[in-house]
Amino acid sequence: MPGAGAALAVSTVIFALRPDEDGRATLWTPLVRRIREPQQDLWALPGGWLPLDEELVSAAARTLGETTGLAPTYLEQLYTFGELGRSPGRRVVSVVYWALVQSAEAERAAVGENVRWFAADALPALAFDHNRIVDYALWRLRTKVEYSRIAHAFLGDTFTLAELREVHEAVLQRSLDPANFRRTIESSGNVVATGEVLSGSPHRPPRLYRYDSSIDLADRGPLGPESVAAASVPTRTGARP
Amino acid sequence: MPGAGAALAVSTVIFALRPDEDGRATLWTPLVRRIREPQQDLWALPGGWLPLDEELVSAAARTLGETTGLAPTYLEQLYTFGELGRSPGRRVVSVVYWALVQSAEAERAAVGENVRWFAADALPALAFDHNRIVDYALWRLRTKVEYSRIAHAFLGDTFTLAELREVHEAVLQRSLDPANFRRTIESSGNVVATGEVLSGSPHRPPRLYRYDSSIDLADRGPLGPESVAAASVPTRTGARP
DNA sequence: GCAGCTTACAGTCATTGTGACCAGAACCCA
DNA sequence: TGGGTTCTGGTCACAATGACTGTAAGCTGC
Repeated sequence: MPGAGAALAVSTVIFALRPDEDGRATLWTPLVRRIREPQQDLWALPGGWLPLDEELVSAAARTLGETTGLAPTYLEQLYTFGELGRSPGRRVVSVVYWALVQSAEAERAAVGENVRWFAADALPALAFDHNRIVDYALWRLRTKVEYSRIAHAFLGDTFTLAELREVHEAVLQRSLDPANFRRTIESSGNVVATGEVLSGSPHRPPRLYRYDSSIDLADRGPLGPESVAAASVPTRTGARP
Repeated sequence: MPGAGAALAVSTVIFALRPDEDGRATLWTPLVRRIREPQQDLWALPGGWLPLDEELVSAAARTLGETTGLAPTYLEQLYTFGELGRSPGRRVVSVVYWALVQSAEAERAAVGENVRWFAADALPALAFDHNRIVDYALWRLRTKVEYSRIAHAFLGDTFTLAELREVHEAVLQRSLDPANFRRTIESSGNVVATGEVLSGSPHRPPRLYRYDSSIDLADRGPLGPESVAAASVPTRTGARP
């Protein structure tokens, strides 16, 4: 039987793509201002205590929704932080998740006095060890985008290869050759052409693609896909067959 | 402030290489018999409740040492399991680590009525959700051995390339071409020849190698290397310059 | 002490994946 | 109608890798 246990919290690092001051898509993360001690007024990850009767993922999805109003398209456990000194006063163990939301969804998000978006690689000093946590989540995102299909989680139902490339470029912070990018994505089999094209651009209209939904976004092996349902995705209509 | 919290446990999946009935090296894991309810008499992962004043890794290292007598060369957090129904009666959240131990160390391990080694891919029905946990750890080991240097954690200070290849073959469950394996390992720069060879074999004596200890076994990104000191490694002496 | 066996190690060849680059296609706009 | 830009398909060179061949170096049996 356990003694007086450590307090169990669930937090989530949220990423979305938003244009920076130069108009280029970059990674942003929403943070919430702490409204009570300890660390009052510092910015922190959305989260909360784990209720006895709630699943870990559900608690992550719920708390991030309650504070930011966002519904993520991807949600995965990141790491559990439990160092002795990470919270002043009492022992807190935080199971941290990370989430990706679509840009359209990010625009709808509640922002205000106590919720604000920050550029993910230029954060202020956050509460507790949250800077370290965001850095780790960022590292995981950047390594994982190269060997999995999570980039799709930033996009809507259909998308152009230029949009998908823009996601990769924003995450990896380097430009990719359009022709080579097209070749690798098409040969990966993760993506299927819808047959439609996106008109309205001032140039040659690009084809619209859809990702093959029979494959999960990220292979978790024997654990299988995470069970919280993805947010509903608005449909974009193409122009011409 | 948290309500009556879930109980926090720490468990560890341990892997070592041991010969199977055909004499070939395969993956084994030590399990402990539960001596109290719930799930009394079922085999389970070594672990215990998290003390308020102990780090997560330390608790993992301590509990696995107390029950099995082993000192791992590699110890990393695997995943945190917290499903509502995973333990009958009360809500238990388990932070699970996985560990690799050397074969020599594994031989020294305490075995008895309540501790026994099992072939990792042919386990009996374990307590709680521990079968699923071992499966996931196995999957992580098998994917990680291909892009990191963790295979070295199964071996001693010096080793031949045939021994290192045997580790890879046992983990991946397929045979590897000796010449190609040599080429990739040598060009990776992870390993340096000691200049000594291992005599005593009935054939041409192989060179002994040592891994470049300036590189960590596995890249954890911003988190840096896990801080529990690796067990001391017995020295093997070569024969001829 | 030598033939023969087994493993260690070195090297070749073909295939594949990928970065760099080129060129035509398709649209909008002036 | 022509210029500009992006989309898209293609080539070329190089690196990584699997399959395979051949030689080196020890031991053992006769």
